[in-house]
Amino acid sequence: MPREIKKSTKNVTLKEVAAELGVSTMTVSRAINNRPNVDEQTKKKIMEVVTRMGYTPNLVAKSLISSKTYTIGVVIPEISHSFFPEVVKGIEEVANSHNYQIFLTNTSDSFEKEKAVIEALRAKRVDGILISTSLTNNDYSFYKRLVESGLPMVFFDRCISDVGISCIGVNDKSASRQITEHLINKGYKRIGYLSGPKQLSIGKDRFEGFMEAMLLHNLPVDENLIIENGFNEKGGYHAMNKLLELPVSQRPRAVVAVNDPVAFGAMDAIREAGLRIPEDIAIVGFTNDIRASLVNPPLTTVHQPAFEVGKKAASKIIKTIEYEDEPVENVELITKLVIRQSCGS
Amino acid sequence: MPREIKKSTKNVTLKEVAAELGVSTMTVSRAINNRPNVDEQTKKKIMEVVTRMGYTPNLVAKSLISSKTYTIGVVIPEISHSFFPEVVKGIEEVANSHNYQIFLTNTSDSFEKEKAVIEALRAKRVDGILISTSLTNNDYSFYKRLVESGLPMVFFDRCISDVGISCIGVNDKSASRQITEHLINKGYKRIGYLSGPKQLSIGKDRFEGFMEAMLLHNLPVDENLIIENGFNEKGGYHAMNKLLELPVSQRPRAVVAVNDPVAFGAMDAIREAGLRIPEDIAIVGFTNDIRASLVNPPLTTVHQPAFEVGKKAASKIIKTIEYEDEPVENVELITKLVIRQSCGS
DNA sequence: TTGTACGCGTTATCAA
DNA sequence: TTGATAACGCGTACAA
Repeated sequence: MPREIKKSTKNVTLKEVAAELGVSTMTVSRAINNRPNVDEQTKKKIMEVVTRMGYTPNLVAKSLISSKTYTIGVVIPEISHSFFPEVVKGIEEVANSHNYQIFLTNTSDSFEKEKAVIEALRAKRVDGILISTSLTNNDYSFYKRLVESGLPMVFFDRCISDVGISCIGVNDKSASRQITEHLINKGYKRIGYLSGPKQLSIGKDRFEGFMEAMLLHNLPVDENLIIENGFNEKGGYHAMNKLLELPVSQRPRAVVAVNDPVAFGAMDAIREAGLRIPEDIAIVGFTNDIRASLVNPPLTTVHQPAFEVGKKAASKIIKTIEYEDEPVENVELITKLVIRQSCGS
Repeated sequence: MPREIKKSTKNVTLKEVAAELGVSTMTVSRAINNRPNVDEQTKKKIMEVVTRMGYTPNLVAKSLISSKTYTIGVVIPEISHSFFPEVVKGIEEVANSHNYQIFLTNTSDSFEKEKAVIEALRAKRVDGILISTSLTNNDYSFYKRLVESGLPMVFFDRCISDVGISCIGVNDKSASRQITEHLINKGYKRIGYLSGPKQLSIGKDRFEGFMEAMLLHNLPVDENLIIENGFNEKGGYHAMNKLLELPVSQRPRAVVAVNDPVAFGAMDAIREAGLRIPEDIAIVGFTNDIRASLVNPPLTTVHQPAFEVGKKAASKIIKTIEYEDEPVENVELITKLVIRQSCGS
């Protein structure tokens, strides 16, 4: 026996309220929206019936007229990385205070899913989209077409440069240089780098900061010590194991990881190899993940103001939605070095 | 000078595509929706123009007709607690695979905000709402009225009983009894309980599990050792400090916390009092937060299948939306005891 | 196979 | 101050 398909929940409409009172829908509409030109008496009566019948305006119908949905799409690679929930919290807070709702989507680092959800969000006529992208090749055509379509977009954290979309991030390059210099100042010379995809802002900028520090201190950079993999624990684990496969004399004595999850994965690999942190290999990360202060040894890292990134991203997309002349810009929020024990302090 | 207000992004409509080809909108509509009765030749031409003009169907208009938005509201108390992102991931995965999008809202444990966002979601005509509630009094009128309105709702994790709404959770009571018994079996007799609000399922059930264990083993329950506070670190910190204010002879030798964040806060309080865990006071939690294995000492706790809770919650709300006869039910997913060192193992 | 008329719930516009 | 009408973009139901 087939199940009974549900008729959708019946909502009270303006027409029904109007019929109840014997007035026109326009009068009810005006009363509800506090327009000036409606008699106080009738308005009072209308409002009574409105509450009695439990009328709620149908925003879908409004959106159809105004082509505005007060809705923002948020595209995130991995919601369970502690950085992102904090960002989402910031986004939600600002969006909510401007009467926007957010559609949250998780792409699991898949650019294919990213494209699919963006199409879905577009079909739902979101007013704008906030994206932390998972694109890892050089084919920007998808975003170029979107930009041309006029859809307001803002990248945050994982941005693509030069496609005409604002980016809300942090001072990745200088912070990465700083934390690398911290290792150098401690006397480390042979330093490896566990990179993420370099097509993305954070992949590129953090790597450049690392290189800059090495160059600045006249340290040679061995290409074999630069391993590129994903932005997560697994990526860090595999990348580190590649370094550990090198002959002992060629191994790095310290490692800079593109972010904390990668550092955690690398720490696992180091421990599994029977080596000590930081005595045998020192390591630093980037993010200040909630676990960074708890792992053993506590991880030296760069604190990113995730909540602020979220707030800034939300306010930027809202301005981009609402104002024609809002400029495309890159915003760098300021990070803070957090020295713990993994670097040999 | 005032800023230029943006005219909303112009989207291509069926009518425009039709005009371009000199056919009717219906023909285009049929072609796009793969209806059988349209000539292969014209269909081919239409699809070309559709892609060339970048047409995307307007789901807002569709929703107005069908009164179905393929949208689910998700109401969460605190997105930065590691349990919730994992749940959200599960929700998003299932929702997405059924072509639903999710509106994420964070209430910061405020029932006032909870009411406000639910009204907003209703106005946006979501098909249903998933809620982990922050209600902490006995006034269920808000939800009773919502149920009467026919809006599909499903609670998860933090549920309210007896209002006719399904609840997706875990075997809170038996798991709480089990972990309490684990302490009892280790020889602890004077055991305290750090509770959350008992109006909510997890507050009530976990407390009852604790009581059941004590009763079962003929252990006296000292009311002074049961402290109620919030579900977060701060709540645990304050609650534990209340216990520590007791004369040494009356202090508990072990403490059961309603969840891991509360346990973390309590551990801070214990350490600040100069006491050792578990030597002076043992402690156990509930959740298996991402930090549980990393804190010092590692926290004995109950593992909740957060991702599964999310998947189940999403599939339940979708069924509730789609089928008239979907029953109201309480689903208990199975947890697992995770023994670590905080309980004196 | 293709086209026309109407309605979903609301608001802008113009008329009364 | 009020009301009638059209329109937003689409699909159903019917007619051609």
